[in-house]
Amino acid sequence: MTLAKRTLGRSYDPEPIEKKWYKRWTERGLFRGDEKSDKPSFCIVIPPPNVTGSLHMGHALNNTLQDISCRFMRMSGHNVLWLPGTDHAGIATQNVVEKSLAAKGVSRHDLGREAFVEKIWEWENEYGSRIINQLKRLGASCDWERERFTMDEGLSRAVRAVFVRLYKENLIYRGKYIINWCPRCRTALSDLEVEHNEEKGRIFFVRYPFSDGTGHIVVATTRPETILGDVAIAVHPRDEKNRHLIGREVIVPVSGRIITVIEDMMVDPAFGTGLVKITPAHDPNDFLVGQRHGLESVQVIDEHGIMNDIAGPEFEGMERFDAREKMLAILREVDLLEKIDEHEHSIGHCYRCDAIIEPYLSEQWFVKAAPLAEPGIEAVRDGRINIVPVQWVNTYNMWMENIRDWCISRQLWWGHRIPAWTCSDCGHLTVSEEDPDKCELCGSTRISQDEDVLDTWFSSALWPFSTLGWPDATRELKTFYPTSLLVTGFDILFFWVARMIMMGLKFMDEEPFKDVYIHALVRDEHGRKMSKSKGNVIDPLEIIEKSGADSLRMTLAALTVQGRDIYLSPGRIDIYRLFMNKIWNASKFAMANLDGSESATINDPSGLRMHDLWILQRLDETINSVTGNLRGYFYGEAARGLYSFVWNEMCDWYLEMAKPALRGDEGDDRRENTRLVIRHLFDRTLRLLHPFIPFLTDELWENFGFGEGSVEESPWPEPLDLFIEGNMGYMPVFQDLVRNARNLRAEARIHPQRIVPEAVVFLNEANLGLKESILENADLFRLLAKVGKITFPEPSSAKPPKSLMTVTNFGEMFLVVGDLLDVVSEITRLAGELKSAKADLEKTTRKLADGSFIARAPAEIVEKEKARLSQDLEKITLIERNMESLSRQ
RNA sequence: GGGUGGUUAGUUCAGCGGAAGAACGCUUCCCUGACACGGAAGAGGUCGCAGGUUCGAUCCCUGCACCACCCA
Repeated sequence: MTLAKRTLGRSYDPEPIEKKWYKRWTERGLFRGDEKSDKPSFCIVIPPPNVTGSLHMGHALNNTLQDISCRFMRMSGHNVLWLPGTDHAGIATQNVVEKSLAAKGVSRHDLGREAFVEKIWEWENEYGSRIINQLKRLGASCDWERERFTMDEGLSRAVRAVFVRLYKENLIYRGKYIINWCPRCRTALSDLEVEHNEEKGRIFFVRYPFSDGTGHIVVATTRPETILGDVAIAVHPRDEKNRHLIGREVIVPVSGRIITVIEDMMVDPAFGTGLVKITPAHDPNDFLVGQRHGLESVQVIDEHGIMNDIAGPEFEGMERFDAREKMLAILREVDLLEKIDEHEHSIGHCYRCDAIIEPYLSEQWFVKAAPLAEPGIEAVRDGRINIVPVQWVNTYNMWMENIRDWCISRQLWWGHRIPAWTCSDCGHLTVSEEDPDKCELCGSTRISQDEDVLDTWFSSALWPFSTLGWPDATRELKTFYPTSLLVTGFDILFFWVARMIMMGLKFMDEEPFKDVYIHALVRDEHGRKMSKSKGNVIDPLEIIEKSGADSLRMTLAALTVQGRDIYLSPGRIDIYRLFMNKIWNASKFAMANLDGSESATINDPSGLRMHDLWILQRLDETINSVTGNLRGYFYGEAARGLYSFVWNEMCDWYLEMAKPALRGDEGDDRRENTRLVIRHLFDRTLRLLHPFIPFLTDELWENFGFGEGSVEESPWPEPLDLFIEGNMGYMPVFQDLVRNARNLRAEARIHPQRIVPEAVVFLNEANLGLKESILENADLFRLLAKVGKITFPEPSSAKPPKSLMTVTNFGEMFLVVGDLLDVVSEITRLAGELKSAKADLEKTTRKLADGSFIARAPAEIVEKEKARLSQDLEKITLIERNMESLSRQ
């Protein structure tokens, strides 16, 4: 093997490296899922981003975690398929294209349906790949050859097959119901697509005169414009105050309609006056009341949110909120407005355009959800589907158990058109996978297809199997379904996850995925949702430009804690950018000291010193913990563990201690052995880091000459396990001694370069056995503590004069500093130590004086306290003795 | 109204039945031949409030307050 020494730049520069490696990965076909492989398969389907979208922090987190799992599983010997794609985002995409047309003064109606859909496809072809390219920038290891789009021919076929079967099984039905209507998007929405905000508003108390002229009742409403559609007044049957009104007739203000007071359990007697106006066409609760009582639905607001002719000539053509003011003005005029109160209530908004939702009575298609939900609840209950973290199970169950029918029709042009044809002769509805040319009942050719399209989520719900080729029985389905893992944010637990579970169980008879990992939302540093309007968005692409994709990935992984949101700020990303630089420089150092001939394994530990054994053991432990954490989806723990291992152990201690050997100070043998350890250490560490920071690790891997191609093609590391228990106890002692020596130096303001002539250590009784080991490593102690020599006099020997002194856990340490000693400040410092030692002693004494503590605490704890007591006492004695001798100097 | 999560160092967060941890920021010193995007040392916390369980609570239980989100 040739010398792998290449010149690495002074600091890590991500950009060229990332470009180079992504290209290489795809050229080598590393991301290809093999449907014919006999390795165990591991499959993730990506949560398909909207084609209109661009990469935001939520995507960055979501895909970083998926990528970590995929790369980890590849290295662990799995046949991995990470299946990417996008969804067609009906409303959003249609809105975007309509907007660009509007800029040219063209509406979709000018173009007509066919031409408009054609325009969207053009748009999609041009911009639809944007987010896909952004995912590549992040390093996502998706199998791009299998990229899917919900509007693909195959997926569209799946949609039709599902629709038709659900219809035939009466799990899809059509009917006239009140639904959530967005007057701006002019389409129905499902319950989930409405966002409720608490808003300050007004509540109006309106007088409804009795028809017999004997007075009036007062009804509270937040929507006076709907008075025009009132068909009844309701009271609670047990409302003592108002029940006597049941059966009486009142006159609806302005409209003059005469309506009856009815009783209904829905009414909250404590709200308003306990009297509720019933407007079945414009309120979902009222709609139910109307159904129960067989009331007429009087619709006064149209699909644009404009008052219609039934509202009367004074209102017709008026926008709904203008109509409200007009209504108030009239009520005042005729003295029927009793009062106006401030009122906080929740208002539904369209999740796409934020317009205020109008409950709207119209004919729509629905999925009967309860029968589908039942098996979904079961699958999670019996563990076929495992939701992580488990606390989300509650939320999932709550929603599934109270699930309501799903309105799936959308009054859009972009999407899967509902495969239902109405016969204009016999009125029969033909629902069919293939476009029919005649009515299946009467054979008439005068049939027309339903104008509506399906909710985008309807096609997303099929994603885990439609993308693998369903309804065909493909090799891919056989190999990869059920998929292994789904990674997503909790914000689409209902929208998507629950529905995939329902559809997967229904159509595949098997759960769509085994594990669901629900990750956090990425918020800004103050915990607010990132949004353009707040101006607190951190753009992942800008971060990638500035700090590199690896830095971003490492940050997101390290900040991930199960069940808690991520608060992100640019400063936090810097931490991990610096970490990349640290790895870069440590590797540069290692490379300069390897000659490329080192074998990749360590078989014989006999030439290793204690720090070699220590770091190898710590590496083993890190391998075990990272592996365990990744298996359990503890991404944050895994990332943070690697961070501290690399920085605080490998770099801060091990590399420093390896320097003399690498320089040749310890002889050729030691140089070779140390190179072996370094080789092993970097080899394994780069593998462990690879899933988190694939670009940097591959660049370094190549420069080290560790292997051809990518780290990803090498196996996931296994612990060496060649060390004996007991080896490791020594290193913490060594570190403690070094830290104590450094602390003494710093406190006494001794220049870091200055060598202190001698360190004198009196080990305490319990630790006398350490003497030999410390002496064996005296060279390293001298190097790190910057002392000339270290000695261990007999316990009875005199304490060295002109010394700084401290008491460690292992004994008494003196640094002989000679004339540098400032007696006064040393005494002051010792007095401080003494004070805190005495405080400790008091605490321990008090504890041991407590009879119930002795009696009830476990013996080992009591023993620990006793040991602490004697240590405290010894420390105090030693410090006092030293202070006394100092004062005599 | 129901539910979930949170409240720990100046900040952002880990942790957790036996004397509080990290990073950033701060203070002091050091450009030592991988890295000043660095190294060494240090200051800084009655672990939201009030009860309870326990020999012992930041950790478990109850209540409260505040913040965030979800569902009505």
